[in-house]
Amino acid sequence: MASVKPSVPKGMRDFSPIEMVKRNYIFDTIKSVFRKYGYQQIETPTMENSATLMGKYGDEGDRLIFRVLNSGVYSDKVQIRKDQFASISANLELHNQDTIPLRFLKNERQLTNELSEKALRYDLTVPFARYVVQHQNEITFPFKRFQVQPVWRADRPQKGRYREFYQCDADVVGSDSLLNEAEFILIYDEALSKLGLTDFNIKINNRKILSGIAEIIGKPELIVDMTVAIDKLDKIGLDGVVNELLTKGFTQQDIDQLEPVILLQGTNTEKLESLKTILASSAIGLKGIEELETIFTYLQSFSLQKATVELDITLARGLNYYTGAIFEVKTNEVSMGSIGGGGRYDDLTGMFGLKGLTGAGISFGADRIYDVLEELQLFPASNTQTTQVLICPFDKAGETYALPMLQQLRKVGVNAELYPAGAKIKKQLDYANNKNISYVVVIGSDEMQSGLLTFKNMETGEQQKLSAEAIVKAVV
RNA sequence: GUAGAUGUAGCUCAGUUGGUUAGAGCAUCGGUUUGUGGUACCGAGGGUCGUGGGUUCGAGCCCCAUCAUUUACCCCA
Repeated sequence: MASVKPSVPKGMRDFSPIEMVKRNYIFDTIKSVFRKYGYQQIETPTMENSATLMGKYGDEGDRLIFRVLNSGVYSDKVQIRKDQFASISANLELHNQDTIPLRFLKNERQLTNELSEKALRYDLTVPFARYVVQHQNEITFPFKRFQVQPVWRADRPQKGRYREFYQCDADVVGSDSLLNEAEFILIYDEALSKLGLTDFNIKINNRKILSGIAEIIGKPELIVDMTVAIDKLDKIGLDGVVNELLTKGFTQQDIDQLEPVILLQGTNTEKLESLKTILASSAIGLKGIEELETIFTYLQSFSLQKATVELDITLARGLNYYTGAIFEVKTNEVSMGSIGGGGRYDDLTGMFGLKGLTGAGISFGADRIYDVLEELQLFPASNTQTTQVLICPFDKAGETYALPMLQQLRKVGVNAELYPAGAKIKKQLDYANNKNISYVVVIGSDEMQSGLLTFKNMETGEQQKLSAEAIVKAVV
């Protein structure tokens, strides 16, 4: 067989042992906090039926979904049955035939749907909504679940952006209590503090406030354009935002009204007080303010470790299914996009036919958190995930001699391995060194005769002669 | 979808106005030492210079095309 140049698909990555230790550290930390707050883990399949995903993320999102080709052979000879093409090819003069070639299907989207009935998971939220509806009779509400799995997007890769990446989601459905929102802030604070971050902002806003603002300036239909524009404030500045708003159909008068709102300063309480005046005539806006006040009231009963909670009116977030609170987390220690986000979405399960269920959730961007911890050198120097003891025999006899000890070490919970006989000690120590193994036990003829084995600390280089039992005790 | 950058050894990269046999560091393997690594010294293997065409007596270098990777914009995590 011809050799193939080894490579992985664009935007996807291998993770080597050292990276996996660090990644697992992040995942384990986040998972343990999720569990502490009562969230239970589920997993959903890598693929969903296309119909489950399509149309849930907007037109742009649909294009970024990886489609999976049905099994089978495709060429011009492949035929589509008449009952499958009847609705889409009425204009073709092929009615007298039972089948037509695929290439006669002009509409690319419909062709794709004929060829592909499955797609890779685009996020964890929509599959979760599907899960909730499908399993509604087994679930006790409120249902709090977390999920840590990769998702795929056929996007153009760039820094901090991949085609395959992990999301760590925690969502609750069937509870409209704002305590959930308050607890999400506690979860962010606890998990990120535990990971060693010391300076980060949890930004919070409420979709209803944004709706209220759009209502006040009389352009409720332009709320999406408005939020997309003001979300960029810290990126492109006030002038940039104003220019974008003008191109989207806002008048200078609208902007004069909008400007003081997006430039609001002061404490969270002060901002809320100002908003109450501004949004006085908007019922939905006032509702959003009330929700935020409730969340802040809950938070007064808790103490935060490192996080700063900041009300940010310009926070919008792209997903248009959010209906209440919106969150976004940013670190102030390094330059990086958001490392987490979430919010409340009423009627998430409605698209699958289950009405009246409200949900709220958050997500951690594990891949970005990895980059942040790496840059700040916050990964602990732990080697509990590697081998702790390597047994180095000189020959076959030493190997046989070592086997009971090898099992004993594992029995007491020590990660242990034996270097297969036949290699020089130099090579064996090299192996231990590269693998960052703490201790080695050298077994040669002297050792077997005396029963005292050479026990070497790889960090300090010290070595001593000890019995097998003493070594086992020493490393536990 | 728009714009730029980069493709030379397993990895990171040198490579002069175009001129003999394309280099270094790291990594790997072997040896100095038939019982000691991280940290000495010596040596070896490993390259169709992304691919295809063109210019030239001669191309890693110049020109065109193509593919791949990557960065920014848009949008997103």
